[in-house]
Amino acid sequence: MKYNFSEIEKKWQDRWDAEGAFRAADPGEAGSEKKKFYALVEFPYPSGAGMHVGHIKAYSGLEVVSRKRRMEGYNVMFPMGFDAFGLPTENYAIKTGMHPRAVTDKNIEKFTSQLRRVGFAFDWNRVVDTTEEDYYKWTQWIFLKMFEAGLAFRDTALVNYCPSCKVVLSNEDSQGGKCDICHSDIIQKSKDVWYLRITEYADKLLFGLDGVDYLPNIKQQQVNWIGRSEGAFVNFTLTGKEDKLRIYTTRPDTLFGVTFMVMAPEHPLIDKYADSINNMADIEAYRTECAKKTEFERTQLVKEKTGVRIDGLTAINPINGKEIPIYIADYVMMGYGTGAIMAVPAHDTRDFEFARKFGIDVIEVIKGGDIEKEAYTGDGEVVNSGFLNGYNNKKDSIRRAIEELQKLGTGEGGVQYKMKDWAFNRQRYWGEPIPIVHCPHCGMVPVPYEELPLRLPNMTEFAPGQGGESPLARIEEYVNCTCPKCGKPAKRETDTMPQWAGSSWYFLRYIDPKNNDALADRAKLDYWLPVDWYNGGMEHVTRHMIYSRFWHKFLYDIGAVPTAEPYAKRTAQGLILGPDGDKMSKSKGNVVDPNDVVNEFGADVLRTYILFMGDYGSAAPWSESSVKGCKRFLDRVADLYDIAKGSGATAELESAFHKTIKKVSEDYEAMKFNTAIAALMGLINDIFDHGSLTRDELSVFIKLLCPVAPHLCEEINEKLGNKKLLSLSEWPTYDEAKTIDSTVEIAVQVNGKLRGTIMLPVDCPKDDAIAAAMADERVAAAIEGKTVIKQIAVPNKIVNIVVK
RNA sequence: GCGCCCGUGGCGGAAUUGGCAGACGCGCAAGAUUUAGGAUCUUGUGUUAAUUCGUGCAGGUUCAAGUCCUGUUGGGCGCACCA
Repeated sequence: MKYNFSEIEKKWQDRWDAEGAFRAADPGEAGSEKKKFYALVEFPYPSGAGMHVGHIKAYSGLEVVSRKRRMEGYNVMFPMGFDAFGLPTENYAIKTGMHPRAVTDKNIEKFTSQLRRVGFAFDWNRVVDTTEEDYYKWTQWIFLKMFEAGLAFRDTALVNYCPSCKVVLSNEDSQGGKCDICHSDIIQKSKDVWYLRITEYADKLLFGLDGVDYLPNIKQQQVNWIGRSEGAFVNFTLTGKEDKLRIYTTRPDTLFGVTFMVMAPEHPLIDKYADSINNMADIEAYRTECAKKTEFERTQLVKEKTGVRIDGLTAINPINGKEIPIYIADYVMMGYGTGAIMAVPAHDTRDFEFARKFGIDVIEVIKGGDIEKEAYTGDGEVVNSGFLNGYNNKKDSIRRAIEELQKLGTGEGGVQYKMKDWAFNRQRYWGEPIPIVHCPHCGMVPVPYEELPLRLPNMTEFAPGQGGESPLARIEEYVNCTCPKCGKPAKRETDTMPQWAGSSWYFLRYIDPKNNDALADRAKLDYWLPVDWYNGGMEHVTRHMIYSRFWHKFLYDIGAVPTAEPYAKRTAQGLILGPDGDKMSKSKGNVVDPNDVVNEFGADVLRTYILFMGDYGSAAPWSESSVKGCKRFLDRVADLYDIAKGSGATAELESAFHKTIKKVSEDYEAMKFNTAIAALMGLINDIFDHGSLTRDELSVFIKLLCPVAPHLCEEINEKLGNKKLLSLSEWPTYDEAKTIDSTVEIAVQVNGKLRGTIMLPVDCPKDDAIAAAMADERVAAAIEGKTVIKQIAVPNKIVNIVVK
């Protein structure tokens, strides 16, 4: 058969479209009685550059699984959409003068046509676009629900700020402590920021992982990101002051080893007691120095400890009444714990370095190391610690210490997380407007639900304002409004939501994309949730995955969705590297454009190669010549049609078919696409060796290959005289008995070295196998003149004869 | 620094519970076909004089180790002064 890919690919894409082949049936519709399968892939950001081969790989995995499941009789939903708010589009718009709306529409159109050309079996009736009013209406709705629940709030925080440009900069725009635009020094400035209180959900996000089927490394990364630690809060009296200095520690059992305290430079108690501090000038100088450092410098460039002793403030150790000095140092962060620590130099590396530099006492309280040389952080017997002396086990001594603190009323057990609250506003145009009104009388007032969506006003200049404020702040008719509560003049919030907002719930909207009354109909949510299988990149395992799990859990708590977890299963694909083995990038010039491959070899070849190139979860370099190998394979598949006349299969080929059906069925489910395709290549080699196959056998072959190379397989199917789409036909089944050969080749080893192979009937008794092995010529030669000590026979696998 | 993962031919990569290492593909070689090139087809292809040696390196467990254990080295990813 002639394989004219460009002709047949277009033809079948149109047919699938015309027949609505991949439309998912909603509850109540015909087809919904089948078992549902909701397969989700991460929707793309529609950049102007168009699709990347990485996109194809990301979608191909579940494309194959969902096509197979459909053929197995599932009601499959495999949707696609666009995560279209964001900076690149806005920057492009600023540069070209086009409106971001127009840029987005253009890019979505481009992506859509590229995705269609690859032949993905998406349900195109369910497309969502996060920038459409009907969509972001519900993003805003969720925000307001969070606001009502106290989970969205405003607070002041330190941000990177360029005093010369008067703009707030992201960490990326302020690397090295210099402004990316004018190269002047960046300072840390307090600014009002919107937060979502994700920390409130830390435990739910952590413990929810027990009930989901994510790849182990994905779970591990989420666990690390949440960063739960157990310890204690301890209140140290400030000598002669009313306030207590509250600290967090994971080792309250080392309290007797505390020789100083450290506060973060920004700690509020410093200002409160400025009058009592004798060296306030030194402290201010140190603070200014710290404020210059970006978050990057402060955390990444670990170097010598710095700090200043606070002259005039001391603390009292509640456990032994000792008076100890207090320092400020930037190795203590305001953003973690309480912004102050008790320092135990004998058993903490950082405290040890600091104590060495400032000549502070080091008191050993846990035996096991040499505290003259370095901090000992291991376990051991507690010493020099009063009532804690003699404990040998961290768990017990910590428990005892917490009990004692509670008795004294000066501390208690507590939990801390590395995860921080989610800074949720951006001073940009191309994002969802935050639906809040600032009223001088009523404070922050939510825009009433019935007024959603709060639309992005039309404008032509999108560059951020000079003072670091959103471009929306320049539109007076947008900013000036009336308070929904008291009706008096008020001002609208002008910040927008970050990129991560729209993608935090898109999988819910696919379920009911056109609903005007709810984010999705409840009966449909009940039917489709949870997402059965979600695949995407490792880079989204922490941010996007955690954010969306958070939103979903919140929606669950307010009764808006039926499941506590959004995704039942999560996998990740590996990167496609450039032919040189480096990450693909424009600057290296090693980017492969999927369109070129489709033009030259066809979409089926592109799909086959991407799935065949290596383990789906691992990174693998692109190879032009291997692409040609896949082309050769599909050419041979087309040739199968010409020899599909054979009458009756040989037993040999029949068994090969049954084995392949089994292997391919299992491998697709396990995302082992490379070995599934290898098995089909092996089978086609067997078929050509045999010289012919039956039409039924060809039919089985193309069904197995259909999820990978659907256009070619549909074409062959039609040539075979079938009117029904192959994509909607039944998945082949196999007979387990026929996958087992009647005879097997058994390896025979002598002292663990291979000495020959023998053919034996399947499940041959051990004694017979050993006898047959002993009778083998080469084996006999190898054991000649030696004593047989042991004979091991593993049925259908191996015989090993141990001799001396 | 901490956590996780990975080192297999010239290359990409296969190898259930430990059980014939190198499936499948690329590349390469020889032959066929072709005016030539390209394409296609056939055969061969870890290494060795060998029944040898072979899964980063060094040990160990085992009748048997790519697979399990210990150490080490090289690479990747994540987190990172987290108290």
